[in-house]
Order: sequence, then C-alpha cells, then structure tokens
Amino acid sequence: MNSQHFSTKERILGAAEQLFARLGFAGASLRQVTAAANVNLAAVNYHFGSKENLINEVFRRRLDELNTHRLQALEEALSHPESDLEELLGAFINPALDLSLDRDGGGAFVRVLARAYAEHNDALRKFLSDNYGHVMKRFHAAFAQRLPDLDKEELYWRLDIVAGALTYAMADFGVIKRKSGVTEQQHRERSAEHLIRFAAAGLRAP
Amino acid sequence: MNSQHFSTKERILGAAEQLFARLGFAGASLRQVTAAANVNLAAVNYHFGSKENLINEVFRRRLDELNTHRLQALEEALSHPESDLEELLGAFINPALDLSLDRDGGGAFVRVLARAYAEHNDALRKFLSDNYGHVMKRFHAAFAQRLPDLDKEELYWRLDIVAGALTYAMADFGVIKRKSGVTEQQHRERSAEHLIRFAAAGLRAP
DNA sequence: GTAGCATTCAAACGCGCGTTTTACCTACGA
DNA sequence: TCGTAGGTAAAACGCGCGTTTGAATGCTAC
Repeated sequence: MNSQHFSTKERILGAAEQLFARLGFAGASLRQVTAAANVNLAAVNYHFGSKENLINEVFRRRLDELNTHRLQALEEALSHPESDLEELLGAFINPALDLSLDRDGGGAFVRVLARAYAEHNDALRKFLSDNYGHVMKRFHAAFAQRLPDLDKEELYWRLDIVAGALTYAMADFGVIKRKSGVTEQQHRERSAEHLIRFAAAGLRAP
Repeated sequence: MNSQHFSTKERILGAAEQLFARLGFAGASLRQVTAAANVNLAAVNYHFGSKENLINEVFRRRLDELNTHRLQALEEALSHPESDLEELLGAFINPALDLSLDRDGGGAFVRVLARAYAEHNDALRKFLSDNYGHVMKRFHAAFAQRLPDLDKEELYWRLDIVAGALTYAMADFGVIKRKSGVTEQQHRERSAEHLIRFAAAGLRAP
C-alpha cells in the first residue's frame, strides 16, 4: 500500500487517514505515519507545516468530493418530479456509502469522520459548517418541499438524527457483526438500505 | 468541583471522566487528570495500577447503573399490557437521558461513551458485549413482541440504528446549536423526544 | 556542465508522557 | 509507646512526541 508511484504528499495523506482512523488524531504519531508512508519524518512538516494542518488536509481531500457528489445526486433526484423521499435520502446517503466503499482509503475516511464528530472539536465544527453548511441547507429545502406539513425546526432535528445514524452506520460502529461470507462492501450496502428505509419512515413521522 | 470531601479515588474518576470526554483517552494526560482532581500524580498508579485500568473503571462505574435502570424501566413498561412502542423506546432511551442529565459527570460520561464507540476498540467492544449484551437481547425480545410482522434480523439492524442515533444525540454530536436560553438539560430532553418519535416511526417502517 | 531550486535525509532539540522509586506522614492495634 | 500498614508527596526514570536544523541529493533550465 502507498507504493512509490504516488507522490510523497499523497502517500502521507493516505497513511495518515489509515492511522487516524485506527488510532485517533492524538493516538497516531507522525513517526508512525511517515513510516507507513515510507517517507522521511520531516516530510510532514515540510509539506504540511504541522500535524494540525495535515489533519485538515485529510478532511479537505475527501469532503469536497463527497459534497459535490451529494449535490449532484440531489439535483438529479429533483430533476424528475416523481422523486420520493427515499430518493432524496439516497442522494444524501449513497455518496457517503460510495465513498466508504472507495478503494484506497474511503473506508478509513468515514471512520476518521466519525472520530472527528466524537472529538467535538470546535475548530473542526466551524470548518465543516463554513465549508459544507450550504449542502445541509440545500437538502433541508428539498426535504421541506417533500414534507410540507412538517415543522421546519422539527425537520432540522430529524435531518440531524439521520446524519448521526449515517455516520454511525458508515463507520461500522454498530454491534451487528459482519457475518462470514459477507464482504465489507455488502455489509455497508445493506446498512445503507436499512438506514434509508428507517430514515424515510422517521422523517414521515407525524 | 471534585472537592475534598470525596475520596482520592472518586476525585480521580470524576476528573478523568471530564477530561476523557473533552480530550479523549490518548489526549488527556495523567498530569492533567491528577491536577484537576487535586491529587498527586502517583495516586493514579497507586489506586488503579495504570492509565488503561483507570479507563476501564470509568466505564464500569456508570454502565452497571445504566443497564440496571434500563432493565427496570423495561419491566415496568411491560408490566402494564397497554404499553406501546414509544414506551419501550423510552425504557431504552430515558435512562441514558437521565444519566446524561445527572449532576456530577453523567453528561461527560455519555461523551466518553461516544468516544469509545468511535475508538472501535476491540477490547472494549468485547467488554460491552460480555457485560451488557443480555440487555440488548432483552430489548430485542420485547420489541419483537410488539412488532410481530418485522423480520428478526431486520429488527436487529433497526435497534442498532436506534442505539447509534441515541449515542449521537446524547453526546451532542449534532450540528444543531443549542439556542441561548436553552439549558443543556432542556436541549437533551428535546433531543430525546425527537429521537423517540423518529425511532418509533422508523421501527414501524414496512 | 553548472547554477538554482525543491525535496529528502539523519540528527538533534526541548518537552511532556506513563511509570517507578523513595521518603514521609498519619492513624491505629499491640 | 512503638511498629506497622495505608496513603501521600516530590523527584526522577527512560521514552516517544512534534518540530527544527543543516547538509545531501535530485531535477530543471540555461
């Protein structure tokens, strides 16, 4: 993994993603990261300035793509007028699922994201809110249109629950063990199906 | 806080809970913990043996009580035959809510618990499964009785989603900001109400 | 070929970590 | 009154941390 035909920066980002997912931001050291990336220790500070900044770049690399895909999927769903709640939920959930299934680190990244949630880091929250808040607003508007009887604030609460359950499901927090013969991909796909069904009913609750 | 009329052990546990919630297990140092607890640095290793063991004791102290309360609430709900899905969900969710509202550290503990989920620590998972797996089995049986048409495995998935969303909600992961004039208690209480409504509908989904 | 720049490298910096050691205090039963 | 055990105290242990330094190397343009 992280073989030589990737650049030093890319190898560091990939190794950092893996190790942050496994050990946490405080738990993974730059010595472990650079060893896994097969680069010199000083390369992190040379290319990224600091560990803090490396963490930010790990997020930026994936989140830009994720949210672009989410908005594309939403527009696609909205473009044909017969789209139902499940399709809108799919536009939100499936890009995250796809990311988690992406070879080379997507699965690790969703765990990193879950850790970031748990860290409750204010700086990161602001970063997420500033950079990706408009995505949630866009989805909120779309859901509000499909659920005209639902109070706007109530909808915010419910979307927040959906986002939480999604994070939880993608990061494989749950107690449900993957059965032998079921790949990680299949496990996550089923997880997403269950989640969409569950969330659609939850959003429609009176 | 952690004033002198608590024992050294209790002050360490309280301070550790607070700091683990805020900084994580790797992020909070024993020097910070002992300073906050106003005890000597060596007291942790004297009373608990190691940092690792201190972490375990932080969990044990709260989880025994939580699961006892959950099972009591479940029996109470089942005792009157008219109990509906919302009551069963309340038996699962409200003890966690009460714990999170407990003065002296319950609020911190639910965040510690959320961190533990995110850590994906195998030893901890086994500990939780061994010690508290029977609680989930008991709830599963109760829900299965109320939802006879729902496939058993489907129910496991959905309860897992509920547990995830609950963890997320109690730990205040969400992006929903607490409005000024709303206490943390009120915020969490509303969170629980929304969650019960949402989850009940989700569980009833066809 | 060589100057100039970007990158890599080994080594070291000071610091804070978990843990251990050793001495000291205090209370209580013999 | 003294010995002893339980608890607390300060100091130090070795280690791994993030970061910095300065020299060595590779690459590109002239």
